[in-house]
Order: sequence, then C-alpha cells, then structure tokens
Amino acid sequence: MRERPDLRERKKQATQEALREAALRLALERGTANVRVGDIAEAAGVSPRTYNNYFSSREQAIVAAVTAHREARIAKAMADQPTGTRLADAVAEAIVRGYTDPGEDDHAALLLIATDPALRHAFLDATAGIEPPLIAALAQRLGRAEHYVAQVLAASVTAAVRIALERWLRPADPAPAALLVPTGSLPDLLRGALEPLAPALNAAEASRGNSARYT
Amino acid sequence: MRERPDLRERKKQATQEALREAALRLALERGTANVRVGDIAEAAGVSPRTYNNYFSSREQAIVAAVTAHREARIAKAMADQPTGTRLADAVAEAIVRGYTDPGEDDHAALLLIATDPALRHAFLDATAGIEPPLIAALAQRLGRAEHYVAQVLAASVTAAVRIALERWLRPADPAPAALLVPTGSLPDLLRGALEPLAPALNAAEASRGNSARYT
DNA sequence: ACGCAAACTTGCGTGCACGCAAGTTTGCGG
DNA sequence: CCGCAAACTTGCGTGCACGCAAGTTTGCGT
Repeated sequence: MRERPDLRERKKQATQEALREAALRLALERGTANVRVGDIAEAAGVSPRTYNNYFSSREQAIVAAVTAHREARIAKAMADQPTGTRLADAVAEAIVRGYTDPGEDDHAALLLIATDPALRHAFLDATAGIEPPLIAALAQRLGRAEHYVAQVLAASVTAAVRIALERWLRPADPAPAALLVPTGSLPDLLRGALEPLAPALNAAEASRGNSARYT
Repeated sequence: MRERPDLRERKKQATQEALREAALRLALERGTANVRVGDIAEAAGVSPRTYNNYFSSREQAIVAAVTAHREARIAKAMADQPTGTRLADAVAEAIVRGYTDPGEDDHAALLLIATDPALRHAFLDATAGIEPPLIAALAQRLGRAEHYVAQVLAASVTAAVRIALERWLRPADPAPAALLVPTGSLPDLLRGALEPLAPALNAAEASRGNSARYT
C-alpha cells in the first residue's frame, strides 16, 4: 500500500467536494457569519474534526468552491501553448485561461467573496496555489539547471496575479450608489499585471544557455 | 485629538516592543511549544486580550522580534540610493541592506525560527511587510501614472525575496550530520533571486512616460 | 485648569484549529 | 479468501483569536 491508484483517492476527493459545495451553499443561503463549521461538516456528512482535515479555516472551504480547478487548468493551458510562443505570451495566455472559467461564473459567490473581508483575504491567499504548476512549467521551459530562476519567476507571476485580483475585487470607493459587483475586465487586469514582467520572462527564456533542445 | 503627534504613540510602540521581546525571550528559554500567549502578555505587563490587539498569533510576536525594523531600513536604503543608479541595482542593494542587520544577528533566534515549522511560516509571511515601502519607492521612481506597474514590481520583488528566504531557511536534506544553521550567504541568495527580475525593473524604468497604457 | 471625546485596555463569551490516541476502512500480499 | 498495515475518520482536550461592551487613559480646546 504505497501508491495512489485512485479508489481511496476518489472518496477523498468526493468528500472534499462535498465540503466545498456545502460550505458555499450555506454561506450563500444564510450570511457568512451564520455558518458554523459544524453545519458544513454535517451537511457533508462528516464529523467536524474531519472538516479540519480538509480545510484549515471556514473561509478556505467556501473559497475553494470557486477556486477548485484553477491550478489544473493553468497547468494544462501552459502545456497547451504552441512551442513557438514567447514565454511571456504563453504565461499570460495560460493565466487568463485559468481564470476564465468556462460556464461557471457564479456571480453570487464572487459578490459574496468580494463583500466579506475574511473571504476576500482567503480568496487572495488561494492564489498561491497556482505557483507549483507554474514552477513546473517554467522549469521545463528554462531547463532544470535554472530551477531557482523558475521559482523566482513563478513567484513573481503569482504575485502579479494577486495584484490583479486585488484590484478586481476592490469595492467601489467613491460612489456607494450601486452594489458594485467585481465586474471589471479580469482578463485585461491580468494581462496588464503581467505585462511588466514580460521582459524578465523573455530574458530568462533567451538566456536558456547552451543545453540541447527538447523535442 | 485627530493627529498622531507621538506621545500616546510612544507608549504603544513601547508595549509592542515589550511584547515582541518577551515573546522571543520566552521562546528561547523554554521551547516554542511551552510558551502560552498568557505568559507573554504577563511578561510584558498587559492582559492577554491586549496581546491580541498587537499580534494576531503567537508566532507573529516571536518573529516580529527579529523582523522589527526591516521595512524602515529598506525604505531608507531605497531613498539613499544615488539618483543615477539603475533601478534593478538600487532595489537589490536596498533589499540586501534591509536584510543585513548591523549588529543584530541573533543566531539563536534564527535557528529557532528555522527549526519550528510554524515559526518559519510566520517569518516568511512577515516578508509581505516590505511590499508597501517598495511600492512607495518604485512609484516615486516610475511616476505616479505607473502606480499599477509599481505595485506589480514591488509584489514581484517581495515574492523573490520570499523565495530566497525560503531557501536560506531550508533545513539540510541529505546529511543530517550537523545541526545546520541557516547560514548560507543570505546576500548572495537575495541577489540571485532578484537577478531574474532585473530586466523587468530596468525596462519599467526605461519606458517611464512613454506608453500611456495602464489597463 | 477642566472637561470631554477619541484612543487604548480589559474581561467575557463564542467558535475554532489542531495534536493525540483510539476506532474504522481500504486494498494489497499470500 | 484472510489478514494486516497503511490511510482515513472521529472524539476529546487544550489553547487561541477575536467581537463586543464596559472601563480607563490621554491630551487638545477653551
């Protein structure tokens, strides 16, 4: 019993998802403040203690319902980039795709997150999750020798994304007239945030030394 | 009673420092695990509740004893850079100075932090504190119009620093022979982490005032 | 010098995160 | 088909973070 051939794994993922969705559903029904961790656990059919084996805060579970597949999507989008693409473009494209969820926009959830400070924070923290796939993708493009560089660049990209999301979620300061939804153009914000990093990404790619080409 | 002319302020800072130092001292004397928040509060002469008005976790206080003046040092170091310096160099220099504490190395504390996972995490999180001063400094160099760019670059630099610190604190994987102290060359690690960002920083500086796009 | 409002402290109550040490399930080896 | 060890769940206990609603301090305006 050493591998992960996916049977136990399946059940785990199911539980995780059950918790996520229960958390979000309850948070939407009653306010965020009126959801106890026990409620979520109960709704998902596990003990409160088990809840904390999956999520280490109430907010994390709620946010995870929205964040769920982002990392995987970004990883895939990076892999899908045509080999000729300039690194900076590849990254920007992959990020935008990762944050452009096909079919699952869930405006209500986003409004909720944008509204509640604790949720906003948790949502932004979840951004860190995209770093590992980015490291992997960059390390591959730049070569194993440049692992440190890949790490730094991945961290920078992640940071830039965070800035974009922060701005995206920023509640309207001046006119409190409308209940402003986080509807700015996310893709534009993301591309704008990544643009300043383009020189760094492309420079790293250019100096990809003398190691033999892949393919 | 609207300003902050420094008298009440002084007392606040004193309390903060008392807490910080008490926290570190106790953590060093007994292990981290044997320090309750109440002990720290008592040692600093305030109520436990007040402790939490200053720090939102036990680890934060301990780490703060080491982190304390970093942000201010970096801000000053940035301001001190000769106006002719290339942005990337200015930033690298300022960061290195900020993390090179004159006279206060406190090996014991660093060992403690490097050892305990929770403390390590808190220490790395504290890195985020250097972002605001960096934003300010970069915004000044790049011009107010490029505030978004300044934010992104500051966040990237912060992320790079974090990577460097992570590596610095990484416990020795292969040979568990010696109790490895976090003694790598921090300055070198920092410069190495910042190098990949140099093209981005210099490019931003070069294009100061040209492109009128800030999505 | 006095008073008062803002700023800060404190006790209390609630919900929570998480280590630990049982129990229970899972699925591979024989 | 059986047994067993790793993986996962659960209850319990402890310390903790933080909102709230008093108290207490501070220092400006007059």
